[in-house]
Amino acid sequence: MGRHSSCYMQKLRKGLWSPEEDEKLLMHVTKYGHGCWSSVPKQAGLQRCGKSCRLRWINYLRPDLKRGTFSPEEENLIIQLHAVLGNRWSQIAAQLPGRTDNEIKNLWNSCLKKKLRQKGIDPVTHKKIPEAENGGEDNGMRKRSQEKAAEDSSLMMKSESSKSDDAEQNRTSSKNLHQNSDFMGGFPIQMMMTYPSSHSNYANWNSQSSGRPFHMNTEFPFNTTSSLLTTTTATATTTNFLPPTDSSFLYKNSFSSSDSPENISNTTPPYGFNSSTELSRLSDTCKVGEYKIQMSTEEEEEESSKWDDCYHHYLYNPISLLASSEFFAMK
DNA sequence: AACTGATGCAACCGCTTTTCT
DNA sequence: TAGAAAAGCGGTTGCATCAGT
Repeated sequence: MGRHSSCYMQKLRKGLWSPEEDEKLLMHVTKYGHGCWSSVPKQAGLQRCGKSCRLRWINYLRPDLKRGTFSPEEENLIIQLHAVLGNRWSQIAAQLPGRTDNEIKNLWNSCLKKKLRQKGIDPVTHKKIPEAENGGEDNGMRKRSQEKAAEDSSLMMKSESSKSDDAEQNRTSSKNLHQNSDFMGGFPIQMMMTYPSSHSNYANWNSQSSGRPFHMNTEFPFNTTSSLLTTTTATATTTNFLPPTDSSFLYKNSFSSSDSPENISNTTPPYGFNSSTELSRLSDTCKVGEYKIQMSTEEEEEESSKWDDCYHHYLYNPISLLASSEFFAMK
């Protein structure tokens, strides 16, 4: 740690980039590629650290950047993705070609959070805020400080309660998840909340992301959730609810009919999967998807009611989902 | 016109993860 | 396999600009 304090150790420039610096970096990277970032500033004749150059390239100079304001479709997509992925900005950005994680993060913090609150939706949990807490319409700027205070206090309350109940969990999970208060946002159940009973919305959402479509199940980082499993056993003992005997409820509505296992397995490995373990999980997921598709109408109905129970249960107890025996069996 | 607070964006910081030797 | 270096990530900060008083 503390290894990259090169900027001030070497009296390197900080702060805003000048057009000259931009030009130097742009010329160098387009001509030679970036290679090892730490050597770029020297080769390009810049008084910056490699990290700063990398950031400047990624966030500003890259030729494939879109720039300009976000379209309503993009904003919607970000909201949907945030409900699933939480504050994993880089993963969200991967679904929006030409947009950077920094840009999306800024948009979220400055604009989308506010919009959601105005609609009575908690930007952290993506659940409806009860009227009493919501306080109706946003009355303008003066309300902002009150909102902020409320947000801060709710975060404080959250952290207070988690201190006692989840201290051990947090020690492990926050480390693995790279997450803080948005921890809940990382569960697939969030996606189910958004589209509890319809394929069509998911399909729309899917098609909105120009380029590569996002597959909820195949791209959800199971390694992340699995890392939690060892810490959730205690929570599991507090519930006597068990999910259906198959694990299909985990995947309901997550595959369109065209997402046959063949289709998926023949495509390029999705982003976020960089190991054979993850890919084998992907193929497991495909099998479950296949099972769902092949069910008869009666079976579907029965399954659907079972699933509804699960849905409501796990909606409010996502931790117990992870701790369920079926979830373990699936791994 | 001057002041003040809000806003948006770019960049930095500290940390984790991945890659290399 | 361990340690170092590089890359990547998310939270935070600083600052220019805007809007209201």
